[in-house]
Amino acid sequence: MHSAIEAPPARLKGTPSWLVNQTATHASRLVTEGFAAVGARRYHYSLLAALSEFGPSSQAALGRHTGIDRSDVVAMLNELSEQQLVERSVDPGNRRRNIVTLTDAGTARLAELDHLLAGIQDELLAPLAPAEREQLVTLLGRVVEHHRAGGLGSKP
Amino acid sequence: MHSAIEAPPARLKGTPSWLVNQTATHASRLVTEGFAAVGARRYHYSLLAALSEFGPSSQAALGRHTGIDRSDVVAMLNELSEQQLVERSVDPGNRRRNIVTLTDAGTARLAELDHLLAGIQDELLAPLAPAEREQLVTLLGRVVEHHRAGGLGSKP
DNA sequence: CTCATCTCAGGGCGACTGAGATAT
DNA sequence: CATATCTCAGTCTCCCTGAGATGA
Repeated sequence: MHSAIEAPPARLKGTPSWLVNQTATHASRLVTEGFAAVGARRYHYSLLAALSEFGPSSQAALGRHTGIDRSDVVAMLNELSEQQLVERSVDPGNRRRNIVTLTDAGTARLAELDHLLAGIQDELLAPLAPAEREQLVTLLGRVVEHHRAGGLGSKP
Repeated sequence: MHSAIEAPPARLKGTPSWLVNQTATHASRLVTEGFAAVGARRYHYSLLAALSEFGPSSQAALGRHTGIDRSDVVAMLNELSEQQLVERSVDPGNRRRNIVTLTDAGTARLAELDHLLAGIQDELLAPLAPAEREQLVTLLGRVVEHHRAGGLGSKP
């Protein structure tokens, strides 16, 4: 077991980067453990979600949509296709590419993980009222969006 | 360079644990890079802050206050004492313990890192107004506090 | 003997880099 | 030629476990 923090210094408690890091560490633990209990990983959900929303995609596109590194996309798709949740096939129109497709089992798995994940968010945000949860999502969403847009490739 | 995310799936954009994770990843990158530029690490700041606020402490106490693992505390204090920022001495009243003390150079270093870190928070929270930043800190603080208090050792 | 503390060795995972193979 | 994609090998940091040594 991991022992809880005891009275963190005020400097840390007031520092956004520290707070967000602590929260993310805790959230990761909850998600990782919850997913591990059904044989899944955090990345699996991201990839299944992207495939569900954008349809069959190349691996590079999946990486861009989810923020998962090209290298890790390969490894995660290996796992997902072993579990028959996705299928890889060469793009006939561009033979460099693999077209990754969600199987029916993959769609079912995504629904299962959606449900599991909802419960985990509830546990994570237990101390916050519904309106506060929305506020938090909105604020974080704006921060993420800001850095996403700012870091996007502008030609010189 | 690390490529930015392109149009994340709606499922992820609405999931608190994903948002908080993305934000933390970005924050960590900013802090790690900013600190590396002056030869420091994230953990260094946490330890210096704890020493400044609680005074000379044992290594175990430092671990409890900062949430840093005992193993990593050892390694980080090795680095800090090499840089003369802290001093280790055996507690004469309890010779299992090392008493770790902040040096004058350590205090100066902490002030330097405080200043550096303030600029980084500003960059991280750039899209948020001052009142919104406070809101975010408050909400995250409550989440962190909730899980900290809940995970605290209760005797069976 | 039990418990706390310090230390070292190392595992696991997430984030990332470099390089090669292949195709456009 | 340059560029894009897929893959493998490997690095680094953080988080954590196990075990040994010392001492209360």
